[in-house]
Amino acid sequence: MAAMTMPRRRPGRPRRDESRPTREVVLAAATALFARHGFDAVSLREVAAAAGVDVATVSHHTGTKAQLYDACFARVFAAERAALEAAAGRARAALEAGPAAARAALHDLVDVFVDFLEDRPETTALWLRRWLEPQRHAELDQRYAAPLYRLVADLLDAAAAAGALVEPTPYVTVRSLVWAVHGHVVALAAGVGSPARQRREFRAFLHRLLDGLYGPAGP
Amino acid sequence: MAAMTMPRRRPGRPRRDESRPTREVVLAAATALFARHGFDAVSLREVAAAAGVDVATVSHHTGTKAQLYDACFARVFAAERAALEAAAGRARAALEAGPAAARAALHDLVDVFVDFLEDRPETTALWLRRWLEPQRHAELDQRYAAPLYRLVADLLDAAAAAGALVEPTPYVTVRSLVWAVHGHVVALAAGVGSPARQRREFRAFLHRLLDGLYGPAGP
DNA sequence: GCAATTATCCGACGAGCGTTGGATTAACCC
DNA sequence: GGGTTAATCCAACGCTCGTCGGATAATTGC
Repeated sequence: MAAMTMPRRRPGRPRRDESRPTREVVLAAATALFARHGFDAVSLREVAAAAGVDVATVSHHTGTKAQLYDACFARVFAAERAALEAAAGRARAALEAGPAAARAALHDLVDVFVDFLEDRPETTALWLRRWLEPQRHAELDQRYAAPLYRLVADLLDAAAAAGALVEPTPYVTVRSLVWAVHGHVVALAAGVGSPARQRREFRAFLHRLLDGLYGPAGP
Repeated sequence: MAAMTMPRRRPGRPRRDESRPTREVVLAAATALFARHGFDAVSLREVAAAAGVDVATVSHHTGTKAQLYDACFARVFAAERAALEAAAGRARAALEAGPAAARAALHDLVDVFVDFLEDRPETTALWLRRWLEPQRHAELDQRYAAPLYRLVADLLDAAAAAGALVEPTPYVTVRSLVWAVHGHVVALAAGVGSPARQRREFRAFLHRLLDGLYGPAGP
């Protein structure tokens, strides 16, 4: 080997929890608190207490409070983007098999996305707060959320081009889907209703909406 | 007349603005700020500045900050409830004229509600915040929001009983409508998209959803 | 052993917060 | 006029906030 890039310990005082980087522990605690209570309602001292460290340690690892908030979003959206891109890739591939397969692919994408939301309540709550306070999240939107929207819009464009949708221009379709997902995200974040029942009904709602966009049933 | 209950001036120092009660001015300013930025992000001094009075004057008229927040909700929901009850009353009356008239009545209710939301952005924003932070608004929900939900649920129950809907039990219907309205409220509060276009598309979305719930087209 | 480096925490600063007591002003009633 | 009542503001209280300088501890490299 040319150079030894082995992961050797660097000098300095060891971390409290050697199994996880302190920055990761802090980000996880901060994300949970921000998602539940919002930016202004959470103090850095609360974050520090939840992470089991001092306030100065939080600042040491994440800078100012605003930078900590940004870091939480970056961490959440990275996971979300990866999962969505994988699901959209599968749907787009199935799209080329004709309108009937396209219908099944879109319905499958719906299920995948619902599952993803169900498994990550913090993501949904943070997403909702982004929707609620656009001024604070304007820059974050440009960096993290915009690519996700483009992903869904492109996919539905492709579905329309493949003749899988009734709408000639899927603009209304996109908005309808976004609204529906939006409402579900809000309901999830608010913890309304029994999760199992809510998931079942949301699926039914989305599939019904998709059915309304298809032409008459195929052969 | 038995007693003179004429609206005579009471003693005391006169108000700054004799045309409007100071409490009303304060509540209007506070509602706008709370709707835009949320409870924690708004200080009483900001409310006072927006209302053109001193901080102590705000406290004098509305008590603590939490009580001020409650008063803003009471004021907003009172107007909302009145408008919705009137619209629902008209829809319920039309419901007795048979399924065809019921379909038109529900579509009309949709239009009335969309108009109402469009005209009151503060109401929509406050409503959204209630959805977002259920812990803070638990008591407010019981007092103000629950009757409105019951109103819509009862109306759709009646529509199902009149044979205007395909669904035997309109539970999914209610949830779908709530979700759709929900998403629209969020979009309104976030100021996404051009208002005219947004309104047109939201109407189209709701009507499409309602159409999906009807049986085959009548005579 | 000794320096270098890094993580962590203590303590304090200035600012802003919600809230309250009391002074002031201006109307009413007699 | 004097007394009462109500509306408004000023000033200050205790508290919490975000932030930062610097001390301490623990590890690596010499």
